[in-house]
This record gives sequence, structure tokens and C-alpha cells, in this order.
Amino acid sequence: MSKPAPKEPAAPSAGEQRRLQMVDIARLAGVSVSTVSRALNGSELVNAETRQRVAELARSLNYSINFGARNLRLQENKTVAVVVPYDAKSRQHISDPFFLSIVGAIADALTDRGYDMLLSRVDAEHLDLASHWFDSGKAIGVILIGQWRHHDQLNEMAARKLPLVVWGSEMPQQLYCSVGGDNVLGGSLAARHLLQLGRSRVAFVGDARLPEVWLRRQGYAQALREFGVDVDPALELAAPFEPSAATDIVHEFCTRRRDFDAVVCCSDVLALLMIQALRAAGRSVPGDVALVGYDDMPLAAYCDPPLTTVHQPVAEAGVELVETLLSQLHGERLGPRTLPVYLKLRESAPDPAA
Amino acid sequence: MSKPAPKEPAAPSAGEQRRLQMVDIARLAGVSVSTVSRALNGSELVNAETRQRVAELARSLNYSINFGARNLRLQENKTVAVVVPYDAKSRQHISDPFFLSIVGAIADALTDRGYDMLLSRVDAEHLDLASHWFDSGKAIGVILIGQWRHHDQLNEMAARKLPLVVWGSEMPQQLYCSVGGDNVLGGSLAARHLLQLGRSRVAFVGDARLPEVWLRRQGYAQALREFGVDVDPALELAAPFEPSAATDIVHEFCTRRRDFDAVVCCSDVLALLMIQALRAAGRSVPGDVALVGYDDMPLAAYCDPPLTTVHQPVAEAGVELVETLLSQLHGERLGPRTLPVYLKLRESAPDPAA
DNA sequence: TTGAAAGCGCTAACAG
DNA sequence: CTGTTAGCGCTTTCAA
Repeated sequence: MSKPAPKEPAAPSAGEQRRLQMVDIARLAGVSVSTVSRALNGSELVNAETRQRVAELARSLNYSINFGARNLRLQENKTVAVVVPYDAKSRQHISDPFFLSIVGAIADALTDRGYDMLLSRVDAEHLDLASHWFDSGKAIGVILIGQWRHHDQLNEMAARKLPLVVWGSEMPQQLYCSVGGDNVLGGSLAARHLLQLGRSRVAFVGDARLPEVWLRRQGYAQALREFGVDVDPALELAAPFEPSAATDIVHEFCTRRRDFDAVVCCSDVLALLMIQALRAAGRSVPGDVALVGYDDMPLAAYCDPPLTTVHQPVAEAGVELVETLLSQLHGERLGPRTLPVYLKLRESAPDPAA
Repeated sequence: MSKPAPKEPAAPSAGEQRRLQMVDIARLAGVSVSTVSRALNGSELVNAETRQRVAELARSLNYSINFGARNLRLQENKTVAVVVPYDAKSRQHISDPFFLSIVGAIADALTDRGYDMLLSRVDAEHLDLASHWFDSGKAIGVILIGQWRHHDQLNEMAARKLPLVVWGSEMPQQLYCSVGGDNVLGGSLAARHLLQLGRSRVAFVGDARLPEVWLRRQGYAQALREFGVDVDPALELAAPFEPSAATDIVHEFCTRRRDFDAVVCCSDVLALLMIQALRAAGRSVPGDVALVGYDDMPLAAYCDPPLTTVHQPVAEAGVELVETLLSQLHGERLGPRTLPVYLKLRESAPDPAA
């Protein structure tokens, strides 16, 4: 037979409240479970008075319907997995404020639509492990924060018909659906602003092996060309996003080279590192070197100097990611979406007019 | 009868992969579902060769067991709800880096132990709504980040036997279980260091209506007394943690009063705000005013000046919160736990020896 | 308007 | 060692 001993509340002891279920409410209300089910779901089929009585009883007893059972029966599920890649080699946690902001925005968007969020990390070298959430039925789909360098794995996941949306940039031959900021625009806005400030030796900091950085660099290069300035590869620094890994690289760069008067950093955190390194090398910001960050993280306005930075539309991104996933579940196949970005002017590369 | 039309994949269209289930594997392997179940759970009761074959088939087809069904049958659940309060009035998201770090640490601790994390927000005025996750069976327990000013609601939840652990401070007459940093110690370490630096007019910034801030202030006051310095209420500023709400308050304070030469801030974000306000008022850090922050957020080392701050043990906190919840589920009732903190010396209030 | 009964995908006791 | 069977808590068809 069945009746396995419950495992989780293996409580040998105290008044471990047995979770209330419909049958309890039914008994107390003197009706059948079907009626309780109907009443609680607001069915018209049940007498208004009974419905009222059952609803009140349930509320007063603090009863909540068991969603596991409900979902099984209904073959539905209102849970979305949000997955943040981490660097397994350095065992680095994701502490980048921008990624965390996006997670927050997604949480809001999901809540507004009545969905729950399952949050987890995945090894950035094995993004495909994220499909587990769908395969196991724990989630109806996956939102992945960042495509890293595994475009291929993502394509494979999409080919397997995994409901998936990725925060990242549009790529050639892309089977999966992505939502991202306009990186080319961002890169060019940043560089153009620095050039307009009269700077001509503009460095670029970011690892161009990542698609988003690659595109930002394109925008940067394009802006330089517009201003008739040559792109100097010696002014490009391939620093990773993780501060612990980037610190030495950035410092070394600043002690080695003093022949730049502006810099585009691919995240606000990198911008902070750069400011420290510049100051350590005896150079001022924005005096000697004007600087533009990227992301407009919540703290960007409170740094010293406050960061001029490319603003990414975090709240909109959350909504867009969620909406895109949900429409995918309704059978629509949307192409990649690119959201506008703009330059937020602060002190690290001030408005020339001011 | 039953057989309701599946709802979520309401896909009218394409090859929406029907999720694989045990019966499919069973058919393909030419065995019964029970055998598949046993094989996949590594039961000794099944022929090693069959077990192998079934396992491989499942893997090759990318089959994952349906956890909803499994949990229902087994009456178990490996999901924990992590709930972050937000200020409903200001509709402020939680962007405080410290809270986000704790969430990350909890995620790690849960993953290590084979649990999933359901992340959500709750109105800080109705912390009791968090019990929904347990009542509905979506989670086996709740970890709440911050007790705010609703000690009473938390006590009520605990009285209802909700498995609950709260990040926060120990309070008198506490029925629920909390884990928190040693706030009295933190407050006194911060103040003592500033006094040792020879400063005597030490301001305190933080809303003492929050239990944690209240305790930090006790430590602060205690340190002042040790040094024979009177506590001056005029040097206490009740600034909230949200930067948007705190900015004006902090600036106003700095323009109004110039009679302090040191300050203890109850978060690193407040410290950043304070630095800006001080500079706007023409005062330098740490020259005119030495400053100690609180939390040691990931970016604290990269600010200007790098923040001397009270380090909170985030990773340990995550582990401790999770362990405490799990032991509660095993019937143990643990008291509140207080984790040690220490002072991390950086430039905003440098080591006098250096 | 209500109740009885079947079954969502899975596990485990029981019988071969 | 393997298959048959009952049932986890819920929704819904069908019959009353």
C-alpha cells in the first residue's frame, strides 16, 4: 500500500501543525471537498451563502490551498526560474550591482503577473544546466541573466524547445530569444561624450570576448572614427567584470600608461576601480582623465565623483524579460529585443555646457 | 471525469515538447513505471543492468523527474522561501547591497544542501504575509531578511508554528528565531576606533527605531562613556536606510552642524551619502571628519575614500540562517544567534598606527 | 446546487 | 527482481 511517513517535518516532537487541507475545511463546514474547491475558486455553481461561509472559515483558519496538488491536477505552474551565471573557476559570487538590480526588477514583474520566482546560480561554463528547472517541472521557463560566452549552448537549449529568455545582446544566428540594452549605442554615446569634451586619447576597459562588451567596443570605435580619431589597440584593456580579478590589471595599466585623457568602462564597478587606480597613479578624475561608466547602478550617483554613465533601463528590462517569456509560452516566437540606453551625466565626465 | 486541457502551454502552435514522464521511459525501456522509478532513485531492488539501461535512457532523453508529483506523493518539499521586505510607502525596491549579498549567501547555502530558493518581497508593514509561502505548501519554511519594526507580527507567526528564521537582532520576549550580527559590538568598535583616533565629537547616523540600529547606538554610547565623552543627542541623525529618502536629511545635517569631527554610519550606503554631503559642505574625509560605515558591502573597498567599516559576516550568515531553519524543521528549537563582527580598517578612518 | 469518483505523475507496500 | 495497485491534495465531469 502507500501512506509513506512524511519526511520533511520529521519532527518527533512538538505541535508541528499538520498543514490544513480541503477535507478539514469541508468537514468543519459540513460540505464536500468539491464544494469547498468550488467555493474557494469562486465558482458560480455554488450557493452564494455557502461560498461565503466556506471562504470565511478558510480565512479564519489561515488555510491556503496546496499549490503542488493544484498544479499537478491542473497541469499548470506559475513559477519561473531566474538563473544567474557565476564564474566557477574563481568561485566568485555574483555581486555585480547591475545583475542584482535586474533580478529585483524581474521579481517585481513576475509578482505583478502572479508568478513566483525561483532564483539560482549556474556555472557560467554550463549554462545548459539551467534547463533542469524546466525539465523537472519546477518552472515553466527560464530567464537567464547574461549569455557570457556560450551562445552555442543557448542555441541548443532553444532548439530543445526550452522556454527561455536571455538577458544579453542580439547575435548572428540566434535561435533563442534575448533582451538587452543597445550596446552599440551605449558604447558610442560614452565615447562621443568624451570626445565632445575635447578628449582625444580615449581608453576602453572591458573584456571584448563577451558579446555585450564586443558591441560596446564597436560603438566606441565608431564614435572615434566619426571624430576622425584613430582607434589605438594599446588603449584597450581586457579587464574582467569581477573586481577581485580586475584590480591588478587596472592598476598595472594605469602605472604603465599615462597617455590617455579619457576612458570608457564597461561597468560602474570597473569605473570605480579605474578611479582608484588613476588616483593612485597621481591622476585626477575628471581633470586629468574624464570617465564614463556603464549600467548606472543604484550607487553610481553616490560615488566620488558621481559617475557619468550609460543608463540601462533596469525596470523595463525586467518587464520585457518576463513578457517575452510569457508570450513564448503562449506560442508566440519573438525575435531579440533591444532596449534603448542613454547617457546619465554626472561629475566624472561633466556636461561641457555646465 | 477529469482530463482538463493543460493550461499553461496553451500553445495552439508548434512542436511544444510534451514534457516527458516516467511512463514514456518505461515504455521505451520495456519495463514498468515502478521499475523506472526505482531505477532512477537508485534502489537496490532493481537489477543493476536494468538500472543502468533506464538511467542512460532517461539521461539521453533529457528526462527529469517531475518534482511536483514526487513531492505530493512523498509529502516532502525542498523549497525555502526567502523574503525581503520593502517599503510600500516609498515603493522603494530593496537595492541595499548588504541585503542583496545576504540573499546571495543564502542561495549558496541552500544550493549546497539541495534546497531551492523562492525569492520574493513583502510589504515591510505586513511581514506576516510571508507566512503564505508555508501555508500554501510552496515552501517548507521562510527566511525573512530584516525584522524592521514588526517584532509583534513575527512573534505571532512563530506562535502559529510557522517555520521561520529572521535576519535581525535578538529582542526581549522573542518567540521566533533570529540570526544577526553583534550590533552592540559593531557600534562600539566603530565609535571606539574613532575615539582612539583622537576624535571626540562623534556623530551617529541611523534610525534608532529599528532594533539593529538601536543596539548599535547602545554600543556607540557605551564606547563614548568608556572614553569619558558625553553623548550629545544633537549629534544623532535619524536617517533612513533608503538613499533617496536619506539624501536631503544628511545634507541638511551637514550644512547645519559643523561641530563634529567623526561619524558612525549605520550602513555603507549612508556612509557614501555622508561623504558627499560633507564634501559639499567643504569638509574632507578623513581629514576634517573621520568616518566608519557598516556592513562592509562588496563595493566598500572601491569607494573614495575606501570605507573603514564594520564587517558583517555575510557568508556565515547565509549558512547560519539556513542551518537554523533546517534544524527547526527537524524539531529543534534554537534560540537567537548572534554572529561576531569586526572592524575593517581602510582610509575613511585609518589605522592610527599607519 | 451538491456529492462521488477519477486522475494529474509519482512512490512504495504487497504479491508474485 | 518486477509488476500491480493505491493514493498524496486537488479539480472537474457526471449523475443526482
